[in-house]
Amino acid sequence: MPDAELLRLDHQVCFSLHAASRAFGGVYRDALKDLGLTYPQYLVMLVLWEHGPRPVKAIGEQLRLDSGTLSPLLKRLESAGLVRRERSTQDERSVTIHLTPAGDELRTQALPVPRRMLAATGLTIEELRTLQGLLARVTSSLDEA
Amino acid sequence: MPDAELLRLDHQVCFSLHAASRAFGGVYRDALKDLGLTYPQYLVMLVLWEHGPRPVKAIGEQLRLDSGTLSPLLKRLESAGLVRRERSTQDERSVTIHLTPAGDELRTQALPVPRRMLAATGLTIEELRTLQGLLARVTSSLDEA
DNA sequence: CGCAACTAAGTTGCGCACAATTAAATAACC
DNA sequence: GGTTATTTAATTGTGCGCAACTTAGTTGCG
Repeated sequence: MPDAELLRLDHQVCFSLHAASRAFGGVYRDALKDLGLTYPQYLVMLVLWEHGPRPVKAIGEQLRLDSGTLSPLLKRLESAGLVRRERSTQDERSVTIHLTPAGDELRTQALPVPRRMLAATGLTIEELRTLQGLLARVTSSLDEA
Repeated sequence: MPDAELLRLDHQVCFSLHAASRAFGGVYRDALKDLGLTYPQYLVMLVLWEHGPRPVKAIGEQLRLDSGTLSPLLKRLESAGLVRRERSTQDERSVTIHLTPAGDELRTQALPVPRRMLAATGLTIEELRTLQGLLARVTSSLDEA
């Protein structure tokens, strides 16, 4: 395939991913408005709801976010009263993030969000899983490059 | 499927898309470093290389970007000497973006980028097209919601 | 004509993503 | 034990994405 044609295809593919990511973001924005959360903040809360208290480093590894993104984000969650920072006594470099009662309680309000998102995508659960698998595969390939 | 399980799936899916989008961005960042372009700037240049001079509005519609994003981005491309703004004489509200000779010439340097990206994804061209189709379908569903 | 409604682009403000740097604590090593 | 290297967060600076608003030009309607 000639370079020029590949350039056009690249246009299509990278744009599609970009657009899909932002379209998801937009619908999440609506769905999360009532909870007072942004999409990345929701991702952090999902981690905490599922796994309980975790150091910043662990959250960062799970979400592929560095401290440059997480530090201010967590500060906002803290001032919203949803999480609490606690510096570890064993290793004082480490800061563990805990849910406050309010943060824990927000999980109840978040429960209907995924169903709403699922409906918005227009895909079945199986298709969603397929998409997820494909994306995970691409991501791991890209990480090696 | 119970809400709690859906919440976990949501975690997986929305995270996958988020992660894939950022993984793509990271590899593009490397591939475009030599061209001095960011990923969104590259998208704008792709549009101009393919279609020629276009008003800001048309670029925005094609890339789903509003003037809040495009105005400063185009200003940076202009100060990099790659594009030129020209206010329309028929409708003085409209500004048409033209490639400068330098901007046009950059296309030559950009030609090998897609092949490099394709290799980095680890997908075949057919798989890429499939992924693109799936994403486009999701995006259009999300747009209606 | 004159005025209201609309449209295109730009501006401002906030949050995220990421590179680069800094500060403090811990680990490793001679 | 003391020096060096590594690790964990935080900070700074740049750019994107988007909502809300502003400015200037155009259109439509009485």
